[in-house]
Amino acid sequence: MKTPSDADEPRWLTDDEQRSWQAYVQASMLLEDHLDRQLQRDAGMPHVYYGLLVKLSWAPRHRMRMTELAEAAKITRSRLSHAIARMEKDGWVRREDCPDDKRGQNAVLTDKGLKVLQDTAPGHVTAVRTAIFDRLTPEQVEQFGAICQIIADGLQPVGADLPWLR
Amino acid sequence: MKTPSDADEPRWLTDDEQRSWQAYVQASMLLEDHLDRQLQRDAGMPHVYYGLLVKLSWAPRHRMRMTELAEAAKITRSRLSHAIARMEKDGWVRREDCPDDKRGQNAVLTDKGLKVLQDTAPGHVTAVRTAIFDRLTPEQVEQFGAICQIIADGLQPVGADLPWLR
DNA sequence: ACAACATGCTTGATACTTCAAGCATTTTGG
DNA sequence: CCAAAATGCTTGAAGTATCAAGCATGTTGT
Repeated sequence: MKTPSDADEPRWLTDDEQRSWQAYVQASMLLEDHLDRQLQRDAGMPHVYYGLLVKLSWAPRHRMRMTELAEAAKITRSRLSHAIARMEKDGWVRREDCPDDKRGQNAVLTDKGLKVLQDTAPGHVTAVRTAIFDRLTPEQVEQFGAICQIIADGLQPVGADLPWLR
Repeated sequence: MKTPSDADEPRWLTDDEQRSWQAYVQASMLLEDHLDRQLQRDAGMPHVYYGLLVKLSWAPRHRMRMTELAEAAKITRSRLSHAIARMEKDGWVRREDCPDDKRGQNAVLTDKGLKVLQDTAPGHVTAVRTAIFDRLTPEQVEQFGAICQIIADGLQPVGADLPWLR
């Protein structure tokens, strides 16, 4: 028992913490909803899928190992499999056997996928900017990034690399 | 045209903004996943459902109009309908006709629902605290709340009250 | 070499969300 | 008073997420 009465009563949130937490929950709820709706309307895909295409477009030959991509996007392998399957149907992405590891698969961004991304990016950036960055001071942008980084770091896998998420 | 080339090229994110945005996306992804998993394991419900029970427990007679509740939780009425239907099966919540408006329904927190909430709250608070507030300075908690509030406010319905979300 | 375990990814069932209707009841405006 | 529009909530279908299993290939240790 590290501190007295640790298992019995938790340390509840202070009023400040409670307010911040509620504000966060509301903001993240509204934001995801907003972006999902915008992207669904303009690109026919949810926000997470858009993020996957972005990661692929950043990768060396527009391709990434499935696990790598899942890790980068902070989603489970299973979720990624389904997502890629869906986008493969649309022709935005293609699977490719990995040369060095017969178990491995690469997700490859197709020309069509790249085009969709290019056509969609402006609207998406504008949505993000309008919802967030046009409303914050440069200091707040900085603070926001630092805080989110701390939270993200705290939730990353503790050990060296995988098991990772599950 | 308020600024030159406004419709053609959007103002892309600066490097700072890009970093903050990526950090946010990762943090919110990991956080939702973390809390959903914790609550699903310990309480058999996703985070959003937990939030609904909390709102109900805060309400005057442990009851709220459906639309009110949806608005408070920042979800659509449709989503709420399904959620309440699910929790009604579990006996955590009960529907009740609204006396003054025959179209209206009240969602009412049952004793069983309250108990589930009480049993689950400590673990949830601990998870939130561990993931966020134990890692931030008081100043950062303050900043975090202010920033999230700004974002949330910017995404609220513009007009007086509803149409709200759709 | 081989058994045991680890890794990489997928699958199918179930749960949840979204979207577009839809029904019933107010409210509005002539 | 009535028709038209608005409000309150629900429904079913389709899309996406989660979970537990599963198959195939790689790696480890003896």
